[in-house]
Amino acid sequence: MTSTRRMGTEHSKTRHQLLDIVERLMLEEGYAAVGIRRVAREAGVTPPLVHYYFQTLDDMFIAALDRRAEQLQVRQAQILESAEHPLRVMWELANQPAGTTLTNEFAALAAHRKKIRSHLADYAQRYRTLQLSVLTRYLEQRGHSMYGIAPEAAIFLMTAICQVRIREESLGMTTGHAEALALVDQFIARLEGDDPATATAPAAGADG
Amino acid sequence: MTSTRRMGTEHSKTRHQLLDIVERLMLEEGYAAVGIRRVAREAGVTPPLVHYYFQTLDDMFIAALDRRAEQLQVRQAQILESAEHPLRVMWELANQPAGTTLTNEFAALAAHRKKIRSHLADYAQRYRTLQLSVLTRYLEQRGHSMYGIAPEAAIFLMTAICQVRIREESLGMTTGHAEALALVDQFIARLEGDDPATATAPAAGADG
DNA sequence: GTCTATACTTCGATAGAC
DNA sequence: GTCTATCGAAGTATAGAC
Repeated sequence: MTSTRRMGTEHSKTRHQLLDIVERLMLEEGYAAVGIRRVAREAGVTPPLVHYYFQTLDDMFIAALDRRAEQLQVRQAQILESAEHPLRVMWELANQPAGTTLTNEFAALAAHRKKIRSHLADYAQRYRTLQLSVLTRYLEQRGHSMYGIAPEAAIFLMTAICQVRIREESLGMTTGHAEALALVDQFIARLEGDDPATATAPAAGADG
Repeated sequence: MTSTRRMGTEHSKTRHQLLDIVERLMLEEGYAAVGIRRVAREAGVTPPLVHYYFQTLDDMFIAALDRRAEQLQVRQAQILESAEHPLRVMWELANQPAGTTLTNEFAALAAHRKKIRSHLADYAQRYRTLQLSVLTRYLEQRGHSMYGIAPEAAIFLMTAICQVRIREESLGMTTGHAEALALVDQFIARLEGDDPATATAPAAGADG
């Protein structure tokens, strides 16, 4: 089944433009609105040209996911590994609506496409492992524990709270949000010090 | 714009069968796999018959959401209002994979369709309000507080934890799950007593 | 790197007969 | 309550010329 079909390079400007459109459509109209023809139309090119870069529709989704994951990975690793207050920084990285919404859309897509699922799971797991190692090292260095809360649990909780909060907000629901966020804020302050500002990460649109 | 078009009754057997198929397809293949023609094929009827029950595709989704929400509402209200240990019962109701996955699929759909969004938000808000009133009354009766955690926060946290846990599990991720679940279990036990079994709700496939 | 042309499939929706 | 027939549009994907 070795196809002789040609394919565009990873660094093509057109390719990046197409992937930008994929991201935009996913955010604005959901993954179901993304198609070869639709992306071609938005880019002002013909459908076969899109196929020149991505053999199938799923390949296009995977390319979009991979590009995004690589961007985030570099940024997040830099930020986390140099952070003075890692818990605070993780919390701020997770609290970014735009990125979380896109991740959420990829998750909805991944739920029903095996290949996309394994890519997404891979990236998510890698990020969580990074978080865990940064936090564990931090705790060991300070001789801190987290009042009986395992580092794994803390990381999962922060992630879960942010994701659901952002999703509910887009539905117009806010009951319990302020109280839950305050709870986490207090916990972090108690552990890492009072001043959120000192730990603030550069406002890069990053999250897991 | 008054259409003279006829429409099937709410109690039709065929109608229910069609909605069952909608739910099944959403679970197995995602909302994008649901269509008039696809549902008709699976039911062994013709597309126009589906239109006889649901004028548009969105109407079909809304009908599926409404039917489900009404079923759950009755069940959940009964269970919660008669619960001896409401926190434990809410936790168990939220921890049901099948229902949560379907809810998640509706949420993904709702994110991009205004009318569906408002229906979903309505039901979710109503359930959260019910939870809050049950929990508040319980705490007042016992003169309990929750160690500085607001009832709103507790309810939101339980919901968020379950939803993300179930979603991540379907991706094959489990880091931090056991630790976070244990944390909640311990908290509930400390507040309501040690024995999960006594508060167990009937195993009805229910959740928010 | 980009295009024309084309083959094929699936879709939502309607009018109107039985 | 269910069907046939049909319109019009969108989708994925390929071969091959420029």
